[in-house]
Amino acid sequence: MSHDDFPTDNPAVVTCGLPYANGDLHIGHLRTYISGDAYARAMEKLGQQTAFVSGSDMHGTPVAVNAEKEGVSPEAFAMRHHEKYAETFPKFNVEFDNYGHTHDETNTELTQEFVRSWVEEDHVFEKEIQVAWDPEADTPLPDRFVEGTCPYCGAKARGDECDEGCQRHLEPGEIEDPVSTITGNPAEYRAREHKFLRLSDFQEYLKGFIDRLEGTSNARNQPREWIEGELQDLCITRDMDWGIDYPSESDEDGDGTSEEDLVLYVWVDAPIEYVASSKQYTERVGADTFDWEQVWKAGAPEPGASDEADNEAWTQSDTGEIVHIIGRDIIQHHTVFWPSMLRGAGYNEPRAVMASGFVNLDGDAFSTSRNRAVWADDYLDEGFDPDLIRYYLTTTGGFQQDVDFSWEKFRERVNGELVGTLGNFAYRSLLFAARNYEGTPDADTSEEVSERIREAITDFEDAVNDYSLKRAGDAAVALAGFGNEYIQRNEPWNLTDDDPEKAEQVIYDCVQLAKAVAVLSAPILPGKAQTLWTQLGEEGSVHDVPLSGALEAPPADFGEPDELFEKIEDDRVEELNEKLEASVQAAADAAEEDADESEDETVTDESDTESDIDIEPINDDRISFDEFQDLDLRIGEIEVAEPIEGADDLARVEVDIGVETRQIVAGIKQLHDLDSLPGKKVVIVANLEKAELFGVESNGMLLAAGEEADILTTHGDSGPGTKVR
RNA sequence: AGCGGGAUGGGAUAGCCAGGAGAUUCCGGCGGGCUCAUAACCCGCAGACCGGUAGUUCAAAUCUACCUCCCGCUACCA
Repeated sequence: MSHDDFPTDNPAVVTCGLPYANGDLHIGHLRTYISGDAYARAMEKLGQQTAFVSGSDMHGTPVAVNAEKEGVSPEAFAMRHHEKYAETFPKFNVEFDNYGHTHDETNTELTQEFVRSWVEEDHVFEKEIQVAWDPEADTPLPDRFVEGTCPYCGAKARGDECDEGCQRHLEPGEIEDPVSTITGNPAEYRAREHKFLRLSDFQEYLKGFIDRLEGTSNARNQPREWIEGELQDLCITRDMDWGIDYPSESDEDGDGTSEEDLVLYVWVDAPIEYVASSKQYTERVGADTFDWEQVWKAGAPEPGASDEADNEAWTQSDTGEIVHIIGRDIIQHHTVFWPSMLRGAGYNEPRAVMASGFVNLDGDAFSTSRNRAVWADDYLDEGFDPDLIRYYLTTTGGFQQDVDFSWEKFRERVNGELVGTLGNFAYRSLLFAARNYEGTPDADTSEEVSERIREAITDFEDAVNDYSLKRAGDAAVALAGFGNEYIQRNEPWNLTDDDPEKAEQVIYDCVQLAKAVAVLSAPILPGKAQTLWTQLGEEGSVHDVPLSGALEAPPADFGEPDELFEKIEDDRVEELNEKLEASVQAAADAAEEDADESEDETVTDESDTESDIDIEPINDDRISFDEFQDLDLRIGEIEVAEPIEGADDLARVEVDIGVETRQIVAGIKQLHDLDSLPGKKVVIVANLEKAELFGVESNGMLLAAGEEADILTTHGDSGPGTKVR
């Protein structure tokens, strides 16, 4: 890659985060795809050779789980969603140069090549970990095949993620009280050999990488804490059938068991689809047109090369420009895991990561479970043009900011900017020109207008180089705004009789401006820009025209145009809001029924388990009396107990232990009424090494039992400081 | 608690990195003009002491320090 302004002489790849083949798309999802498409088109407008690629993410446990629920094969399940996505994107004018999926041959081969490279370079090691297992079905339970209690916040959680509680990513083996989602039975843990990618090998490299990275500031800053701290190694295999097989090494290590049964973790093969999809594009159009290897491989340091953080080597290589466009929920995957994966296999590194904010609905987060969402299909069914939502999502606020969507705001933007400013200017100009001159009058562009168009072009180029789609879109609309002002100021309708030459001049300028608006708005409004282009009597596609086309003479002949955009009426908004409310209500009613049912289930569950509560087996390893003596247990009295802000469970307590008052951090915040604790006697481990949790020093441990953190106390009159033995 | 991002007229936004006249743009409010155009467009007015306090400077929304409040992200059962 280079760090020169776009366009560079290198080919570029723009990618979108892979949609997961497991559900429908709503307009929140669409934000990154629309932005990716608009950005790729904008790069091409600058003259940058660009391939825009992505693909569906087919693997992983959610697909396997949901396929099983439906009684279909994971492949059929994922493929159905893949086809739906591939069909939906073009309806929003999102046109990938290649849209593949992770289960195809190209990605499978490439992924296994990556893994072999890591193994060759000794970045992979084996470790035995505890894996949840369904004893009845005799099958391992990776990720979402198991549900249980989050070890961090105590909420109900899935095996790979605490989805309802603290949102934390869970590594295999971490979840507590695991239950199989297949049979509903309690799961047990079994020891299994798994493969890990040693991320710590790339720590120094990543420090250099993150400083070179362009794009949005959140993508650069958020992973700093990981990269500059201690990197945990990434478990790259799972016990399941659905996925890409871990490449067998002809079983040299002779343990015979594991590798055959292991597939790669979905986050291994998913980003590699970026490469695979680029490769498929090359295979289709030929390396002369687009060379995926030049983008992804050429010029990158060899794997194992020692120039870890050598900026020179990276920034001066003439390879390709890789730009990833993602949601901000997967920043770490693209700024920690992914560059490590690339580096480990000797590939080029991304030049930029653009991490978008989320889309909210009337101020609150989208909720698919509550059906509080505007679905892609709903939007289309309402008959709205895709360019409207493209405009809204790309030009409302900065890319990394969250965007709030409401039908009311949507109406305001569409009516004010697209209908009032852009559409109206184009329409009035072309209509006037067609009626009076049957096209473009005989004149030349005035210096004022061509200067203004050049300014818009510069704004557009700067915007692309600053990774700002909003400013790129604004450049086009602002130019139309100028056009409105220009035509109003010159009043050509008053000139046709008195000063026909001047009138021709003004209208020529307006047609030129309309043409420039078509060129500049094409990335954001691909369909409407093309319509305008055709209205201008232009041949071919506006998307093949470079920015300089904005200054070229418009065709001499064209007829009366149609209106580009339609106003959205107030009562339409009311109607849409009512529909949205109704669907939320319907989902809420359905959920209530579900909740009633599941409540019943919960009750029976509890009565079932009451008799045989899960009790951890007694540890067989006996310790000596001396070892026990090492523990300094004391009675203490709680003086202060207050929550630690930002922590779900932690509380800061001060405990009087006779000789002194200790500050201890304890995970009891949600389980106790903290106000009632002062005065209570407790048992603490007084000689535990100090630790810092959430920045608060913890000097000892407060003993408590079980999930409910039942605090140990005394029943006699032993005072603070009394030793427990 | 740490780290990151914010706090700018009624609402929403830009400017801040590379300090410079009475601070941008859009929506909304008020008034006017015009009529080629989708009753739209154009012009004008009102409205912000640029979160607070101190400092650097001839000059600060912009730099520095401290503080307040919001949002996000973290090695959360010691």
